[in-house]
Amino acid sequence: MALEHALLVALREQPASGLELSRRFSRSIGYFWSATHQQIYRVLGRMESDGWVGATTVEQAGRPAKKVYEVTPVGAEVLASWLAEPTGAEPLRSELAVKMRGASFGERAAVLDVVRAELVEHVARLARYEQLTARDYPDPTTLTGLALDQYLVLRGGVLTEQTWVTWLTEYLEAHA
Amino acid sequence: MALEHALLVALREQPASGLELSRRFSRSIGYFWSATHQQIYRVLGRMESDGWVGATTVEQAGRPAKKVYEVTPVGAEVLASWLAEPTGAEPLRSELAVKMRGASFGERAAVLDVVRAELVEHVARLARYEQLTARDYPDPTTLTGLALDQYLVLRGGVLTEQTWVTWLTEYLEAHA
DNA sequence: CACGGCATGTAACAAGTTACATGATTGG
DNA sequence: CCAATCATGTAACTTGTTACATGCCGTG
Repeated sequence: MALEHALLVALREQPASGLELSRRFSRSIGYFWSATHQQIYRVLGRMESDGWVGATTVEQAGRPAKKVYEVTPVGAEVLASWLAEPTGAEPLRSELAVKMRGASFGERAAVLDVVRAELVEHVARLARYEQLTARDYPDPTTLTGLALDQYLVLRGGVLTEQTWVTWLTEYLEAHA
Repeated sequence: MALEHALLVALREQPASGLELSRRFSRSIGYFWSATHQQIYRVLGRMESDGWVGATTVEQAGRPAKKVYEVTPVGAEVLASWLAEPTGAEPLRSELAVKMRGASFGERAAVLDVVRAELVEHVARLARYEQLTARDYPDPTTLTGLALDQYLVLRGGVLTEQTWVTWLTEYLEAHA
């Protein structure tokens, strides 16, 4: 389980309300960890009762009040010790790969369509990530600390999407 | 949900018992879908009661009998129609990326060790996949049908592991 | 007859998904 | 006052993980 820890990282970068977190999880954090708002609220609640985060209600002009969470010293320690734990092997899990491998047992043309559709999505994501890189990190060699880490994780997103594009393109060409 | 479908693909390739399936899931099928034997048994049970697979008890010389499952016509239809369904976006999910991004909030040296350890694992996996490729698919251009699909999915495993190695190496170099 | 490998499972728990519920506030 | 957006949540369900339980069989 690691949504807790992803939330701790996000909140250490910048305290936020549940909705703000869920927006960040569909943007920058989303390219390496996904979560819906329901899950975020539930886990935030648990983290609050465990004393990992504290909440402050913040009034807003012309909008409902929000509960802004920030990491407590206890939460900071939990995060630091989790960061030092060895991470397991990260097994793969690709539904598309199952379909690719099973194509002989259905209509191959339909599977090729599914692959083509997913290729389009990955091309779009790659373009977005490359654009973000150009906009936010024009000169990566000068970065340090948090900014460097953020860049390097985005870099992983770019590499991952490039791999998808390469792979699916090869698959389609081999079946052309 | 797709373990059902991964099992259908595996059983269409070759009928098998629960334990045999779980061995295949830690080998060839494991490079794109993972599952433990407990989960496999549970899902097989449900698939049997839904009529997607049928079981035959097979006696073995010098070993306990095993229950060999094979896909029924109903199961084959379920699989074929699932294969034609569009697959969703496949969100990323990498615990290591969370640690990489959060390194500023703990001991950076510890995170670098975690990354190094995982790099070693990915290097080993890559070597294994490349060896499998050389052994089983010495001449990929001649393949067709199921063998071609199996090759192409293994190819995805190779590309993925190469990406991991590239990424983690870049990360370590940037923090050297 | 103890041990290790084969073979199948149960139970309890943790995590993630889907669908729905509630209420505040602004703009048209 | 109605629709859209902001904001926070509940409930029910599905999936996946971890730890344990049971029994067969051959080898030493």
